[in-house]
Amino acid sequence: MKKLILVDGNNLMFRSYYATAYNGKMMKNSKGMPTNALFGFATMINKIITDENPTYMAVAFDIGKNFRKEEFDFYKEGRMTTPDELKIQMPVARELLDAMGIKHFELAPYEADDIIGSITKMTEEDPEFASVIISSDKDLLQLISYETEVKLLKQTGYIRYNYDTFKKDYMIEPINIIDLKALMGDSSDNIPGVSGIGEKTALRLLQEYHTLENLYENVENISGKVKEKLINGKDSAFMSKKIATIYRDVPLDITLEDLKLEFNDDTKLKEKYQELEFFSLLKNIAKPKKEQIINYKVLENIEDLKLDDEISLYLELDDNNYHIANIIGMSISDKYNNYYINKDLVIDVLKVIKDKFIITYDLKKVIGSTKVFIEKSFDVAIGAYILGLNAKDDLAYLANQFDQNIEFYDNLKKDNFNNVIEIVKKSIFLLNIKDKFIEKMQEEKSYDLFNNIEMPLVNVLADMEITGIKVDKNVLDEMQKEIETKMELLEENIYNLAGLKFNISSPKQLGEVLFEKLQIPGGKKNKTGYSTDVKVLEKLALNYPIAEKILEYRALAKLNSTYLKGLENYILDDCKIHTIYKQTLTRTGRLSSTEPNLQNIPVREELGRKIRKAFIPQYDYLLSADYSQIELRILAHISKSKGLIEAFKNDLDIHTKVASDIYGIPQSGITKTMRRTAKAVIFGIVYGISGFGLGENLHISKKDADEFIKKYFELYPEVKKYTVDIVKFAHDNGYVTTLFGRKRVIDEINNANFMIKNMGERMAMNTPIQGTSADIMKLAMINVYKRFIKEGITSKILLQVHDEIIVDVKKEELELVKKVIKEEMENVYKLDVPLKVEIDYGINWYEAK
DNA sequence: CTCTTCACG
DNA sequence: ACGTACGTGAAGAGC
Repeated sequence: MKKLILVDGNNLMFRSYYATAYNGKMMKNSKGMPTNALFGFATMINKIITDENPTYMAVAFDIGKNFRKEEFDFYKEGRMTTPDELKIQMPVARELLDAMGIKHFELAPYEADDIIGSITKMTEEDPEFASVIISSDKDLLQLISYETEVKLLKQTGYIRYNYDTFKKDYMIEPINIIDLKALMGDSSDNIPGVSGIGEKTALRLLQEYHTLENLYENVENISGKVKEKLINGKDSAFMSKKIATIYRDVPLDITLEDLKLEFNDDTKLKEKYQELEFFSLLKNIAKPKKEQIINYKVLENIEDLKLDDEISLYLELDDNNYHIANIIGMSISDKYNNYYINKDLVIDVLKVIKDKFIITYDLKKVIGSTKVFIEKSFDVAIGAYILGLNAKDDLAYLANQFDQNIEFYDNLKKDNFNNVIEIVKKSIFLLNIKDKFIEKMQEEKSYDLFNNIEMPLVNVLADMEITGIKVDKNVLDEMQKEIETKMELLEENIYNLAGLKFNISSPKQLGEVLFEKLQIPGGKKNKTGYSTDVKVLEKLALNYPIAEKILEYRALAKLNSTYLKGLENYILDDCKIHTIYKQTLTRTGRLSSTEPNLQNIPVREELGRKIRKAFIPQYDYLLSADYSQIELRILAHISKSKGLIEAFKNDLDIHTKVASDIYGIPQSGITKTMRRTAKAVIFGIVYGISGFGLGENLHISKKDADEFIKKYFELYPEVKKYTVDIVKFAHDNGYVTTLFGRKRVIDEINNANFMIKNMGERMAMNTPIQGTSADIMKLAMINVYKRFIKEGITSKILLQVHDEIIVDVKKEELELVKKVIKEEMENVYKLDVPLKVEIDYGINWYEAK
């Protein structure tokens, strides 16, 4: 028996869409394309294939005009129009099926039901075939026969009906589903049925009279209200029956053999998943059947290693955090050979080959885990980042975009001999991809950025990470004790004010206590309940002491969990914290810092700031050097704003200067509030201004905010021009670049959705500024690092916090270090405005400011 | 695993 | 009329 699976494609797409559409934010890929329905669709199709293991399959869709609607204009009337966000996913569902080798059909003026009905008619006529229909639409139950089953999808799970189980449940023939619909109607399709007759009555009638026709012939035998209703609704009933009847002679012009599943290679499907960013599905694509033959030697003695000057290397670790990970193994490839190096030999081999030109994937990981520095290298992960490709920690993601069959790390079974082959494949891939990447970067004019900034930065960052920053655990412990005592008091206090005990850290419980139990007005809903964020609580705090206490509690809880307890977990045996800088993550070119994040240590509030006392030097001082107003200086430079350039050249306080211009009074008369307002306006420009956003920020009306922006743009017309020009550029080209040629693709900018498009425009305005600032800082770090070596300075750069670096300084080097850093950072690149660096130092991070 | 909240530039 | 500032990471709650 040949099994044919028939899927109602529209039904699956709608279900998938509405299953997640209201559940918070819409699932989208990074380009802003909604993908929620497609994800559910793809998952379901995959599940169907695994569960049913069919040899034949077809998916039917609705398309264009449909004959029921032509004849009965009320049909499906009042239905919500398909949301745009679902509409645009519809064609992609077809593409997914093509990539999977599954046939699909659509033919106006017929609906998916009619197509499915017509195909099952064919299977009924062919003794070799049996079919299973998959949908949540009960209409399809009418197609059930000895040859045809229906898997009726429910909210969770499904009911599988064959002829016998259907009859047992409904006690009518499957075909009489039509008569059932004729009587009871269907509100979702706007089929009227007989007014006043529901499912129960309809079933009872049909169990006795079987068909609508027979029922009306015997209508006199029926008593009471039902009879009356039937007589009144007779026309409607017959019309409804007509609509509910699936048309089973759609001219499809196919044979059943055409529906055979094709098992082509996965290339197309991988591409599709990649484009949609369905990484979890990508991982689970069935393994390709044919394996290419990989030749390699397992290295026994280092002397046996014979290598070119240009090689590639892939190091596999058992944990993403390479400061604590164990080495699994390493592979090395050159033009002629591939070697696999067992974990015990890895470091010795690296020491032997470290002066060669080495192609890597995450060089910093190699250095971080082995402490062996490599000077000449090409890092494919960074290349992929510069090229805007999707490069994750696992090289398999990237390799599979280039038609490689490399198993995902998560899918590897531990202690499997084949894992060695997967590792060897990776170094082979790296060796082969390098020239392609160089070519692409040259085309995009980003090869200089790669060569002169990103690659040299790797060793600088690796050194910083390996060095690590020393932390005094006692300081953290002391603070923790102090804070926990305060928290206990606050807890008591809050419980008393609330009149009950609850989990203050639970936004859900807190919302219920404040807005329901205590009946405090001003409850604002978010997706899951009441919002209880700072903004809301601050407002409440004016009248309700409990809100103030909660704010205090929150602040302490945050400090305690994230910073006091949190940081302690990362202190290693050397009493230091070693962060990991992600160099290939942010969309603007900034670094990010993880495990732990040392770029968000508290500073704004005094209590939190005290945490910085725990960060201490290994030598004598911690020194902080930060670029003053770097983003605004870059804005002045790229907009060529005369006013801003002039202000920076004269070393004015930029916010006071702008405030003085906006308010039309001398700088001496500028109050704190005026300066704050000006500052917010200026930052608004950097972020991609909106009147609403600025108004929120300043707690003023959108109208007033708009007025400030207008005023600002009048005073600095070149800035206005910059925002207009860069947005236009992004619209025309689909990307923006930084001063150093870093490119960010912004697909959002041509999105049909107003909101997404606006976001794209703000990104277009912000990225050249934030990105250029990142470029400059990276270059400056490289130059400082080189200069330290040149001058024989042994003080160490430890941290980078976007516009600031933290350096561990020896007493005797202090003055030299200050001078060198200032020189290198300020002269790193010549802008139309000077770059200004402010330096401070102390016996801990707290004092270095 | 997602959501909310909050820490930083 | 839409619903908004840009870029990050971590913790706790609750499904």
